[in-house]
Amino acid sequence: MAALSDSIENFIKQLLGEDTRIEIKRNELAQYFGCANSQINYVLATRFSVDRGYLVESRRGGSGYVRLIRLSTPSADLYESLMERIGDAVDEETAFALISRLRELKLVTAREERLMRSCVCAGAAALPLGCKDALRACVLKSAITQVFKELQEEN
Amino acid sequence: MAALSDSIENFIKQLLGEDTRIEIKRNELAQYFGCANSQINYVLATRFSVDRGYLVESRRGGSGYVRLIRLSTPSADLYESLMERIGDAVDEETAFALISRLRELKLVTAREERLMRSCVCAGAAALPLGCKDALRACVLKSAITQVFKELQEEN
DNA sequence: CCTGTTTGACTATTTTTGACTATTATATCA
DNA sequence: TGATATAATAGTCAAAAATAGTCAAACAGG
Repeated sequence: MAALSDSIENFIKQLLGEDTRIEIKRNELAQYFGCANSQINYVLATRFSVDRGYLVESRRGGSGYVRLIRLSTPSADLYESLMERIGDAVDEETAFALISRLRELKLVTAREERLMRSCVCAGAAALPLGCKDALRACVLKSAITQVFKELQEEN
Repeated sequence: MAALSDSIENFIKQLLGEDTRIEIKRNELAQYFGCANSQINYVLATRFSVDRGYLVESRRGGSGYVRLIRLSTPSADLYESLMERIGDAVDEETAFALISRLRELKLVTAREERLMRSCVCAGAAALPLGCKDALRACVLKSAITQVFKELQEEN
């Protein structure tokens, strides 16, 4: 056992501690563990995926970083269920309903709700019928993901 | 762990404060940050572009300077100019710059800014290369339109 | 022999630097 | 005074450095 991946996973969780977010340097971490850099990507992909309750952001280039955000369990569950509901395609009515739900839960302001609506239907309008729902799904998922990221930041 | 560029950007914004213009000496600033002079040009180009709502003027030679002016356009014109700038297609970098400008003008909150960003790049991600920019344009226009609608309603 | 791990070569992105160029005010000289 | 040199600025552009991502092949434990 004691797969390298497990050590790295634990190490990262140690770093996280009680915090809901941290930033790491992929290369430093790889060097620390004396492994390939891409090993870190593997760990992120397999142990810190969305369905495990984590979000990962990164930036390349000088002073680049990898940022990990842990969703608290209640949000993680809600987030999961929203993502599942949306899937690969979602019609406008459903999309709006889901957005309303976020509003009811006070996860977004009224203004943000309207902003989300306008984004979600705009993209679709531009497309041929077949893709509309797929596109809406992408935009909506992204918006919701953003909302959840914010949620963690507040604490 | 902010990149040098980020520090310089912040430093300049601090200097600006509530004012709409300041003058700096490129070389002094570079020296202050212990970096190449051209680093300053990089920051100006990437963080203080017209799309982000800034004008940069300068003069070389003895007693030369770099002058930064923060634009604060009246809303009516602004809406038009944004729509025109976006046109039928817009790349991600420009889209982000424009959104950032809305933020500078305090037309959107930081949270709304991030929400808009996420919507604008999400839709595009799903599409074949050719359409990305066109789609981004639709979503961005819609979001901006929404922001301006809100603005009107407020009065 | 599978399946999940690990590695490495290659790619992509962003920042930082440096050498060289351009412009302008001021000092100097004829 | 007018012309010219000098010093003090700023600009450009491409290379180098500093990150991170991808993907497929090799590997290892059950």
